[in-house]
Amino acid sequence: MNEFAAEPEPEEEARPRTRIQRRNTGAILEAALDVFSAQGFRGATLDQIAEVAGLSKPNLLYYFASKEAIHVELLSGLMDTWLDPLRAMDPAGEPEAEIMAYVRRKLQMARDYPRESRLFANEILQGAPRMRAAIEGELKELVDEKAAVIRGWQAAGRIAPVHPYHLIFSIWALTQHYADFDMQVRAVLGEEGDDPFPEAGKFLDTLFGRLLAP
Amino acid sequence: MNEFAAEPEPEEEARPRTRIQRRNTGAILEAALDVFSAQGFRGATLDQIAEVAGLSKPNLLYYFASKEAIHVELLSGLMDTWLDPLRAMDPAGEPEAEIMAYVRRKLQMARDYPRESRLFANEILQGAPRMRAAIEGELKELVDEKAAVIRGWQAAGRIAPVHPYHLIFSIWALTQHYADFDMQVRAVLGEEGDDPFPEAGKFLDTLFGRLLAP
DNA sequence: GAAATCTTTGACCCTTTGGTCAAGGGCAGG
DNA sequence: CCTGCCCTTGACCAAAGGGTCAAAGATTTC
Repeated sequence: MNEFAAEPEPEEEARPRTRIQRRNTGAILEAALDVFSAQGFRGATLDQIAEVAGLSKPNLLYYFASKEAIHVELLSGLMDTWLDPLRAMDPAGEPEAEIMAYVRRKLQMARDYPRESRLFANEILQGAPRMRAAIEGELKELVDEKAAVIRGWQAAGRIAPVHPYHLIFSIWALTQHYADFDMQVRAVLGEEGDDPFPEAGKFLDTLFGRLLAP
Repeated sequence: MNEFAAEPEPEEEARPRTRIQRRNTGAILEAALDVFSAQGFRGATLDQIAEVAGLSKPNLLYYFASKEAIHVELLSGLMDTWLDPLRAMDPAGEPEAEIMAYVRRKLQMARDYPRESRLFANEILQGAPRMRAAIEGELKELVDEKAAVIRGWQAAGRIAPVHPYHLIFSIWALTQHYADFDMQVRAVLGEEGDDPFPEAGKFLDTLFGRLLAP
């Protein structure tokens, strides 16, 4: 009852303490990622998430205040992971190699974390009702910064002078496409489509190699 | 009551006959496109659609058997429009010009029909529960056919020998990105982002120009 | 090993939502 | 101007789904 005594004014929400808490919040987030990424926010139900997590619905709500809280938690945890590959682009590196490495990391992520990609895609498609702030803040700032780096490289004549923002968009579009539209890609490729990523990698190497050559 | 007399065995579903039917089914599909593309299938409600269409909910259901029926109708109506730009690619034309024209038509569609693009994206993201057949049939066949055309052009040394399927995927990814991820594109571009399409067009011209040069 | 605390859940509640229906309004053809 | 068919809707319904709660079960702490 005495919430002041019980909660010694932690910053934000304190992360799980006990073993069991860590395990269960983990299982919930994992299950929620499965379900949200496949069904979208409104399409997902707490019962589904609970079942995948192996918990009862009231038990879910013991760990998270609401369906939305789970979603927000996933999304905010995602943003950092999502931006890391771009952060890693080194202004001091060799321009073409840096950008190509970024493309490869992004494609790697589409292959290894398709659920995260789809979660993100769902959110943006619906107009980012729960991520606006992060998109307009964190994400935009990082892109601004890296676009400036690219402009520098272009001014020095080290890569072709293409629009830096659209260059970044094209990297996002081309790599995430293989996660978000996976179903379509596999259907169109037919039997050859059991693993589209090796070919996709080669294709993107060629594409960006030719695009960036000064 | 006597449905045999009332329905003289029409092929499939007969299209609207009366003026008022045409107007109302039109308004419903238009409203549904708005709502489904913005909220996804499960996110949309019949009440929302009804309100946007300016009709009562029971009235909607007088024209369509169910929520799903509206969705299916939209989707099946969409497929043709969606494939037309690719169909128009002429095997007898000049290869690079044909592909560039396809890119421009697709970008045009992303600009002019973003709702359709998002409806489609939503559907594929969820694994195409209502479009599998069309994707694996109609769409795949058309892509197979055009990929063969592209291979022909490449064998003749008229464009660069890049993987034809991934080339087509890249066109889809890069153009639809501007419709599906519109919110993100605008947020990142900031004030400059009120109309990203002119710059996008220039960028894609450069990109595919360089990619296809033999 | 018992008190204090943390976990778990069956039963329940209330709103939303897809869908029904019977009855009433309009409109066209005779 | 009336008969018959189309169109419209207020009132309902049942299921689904997010969320609550009190009480029972574990665990930890001392």
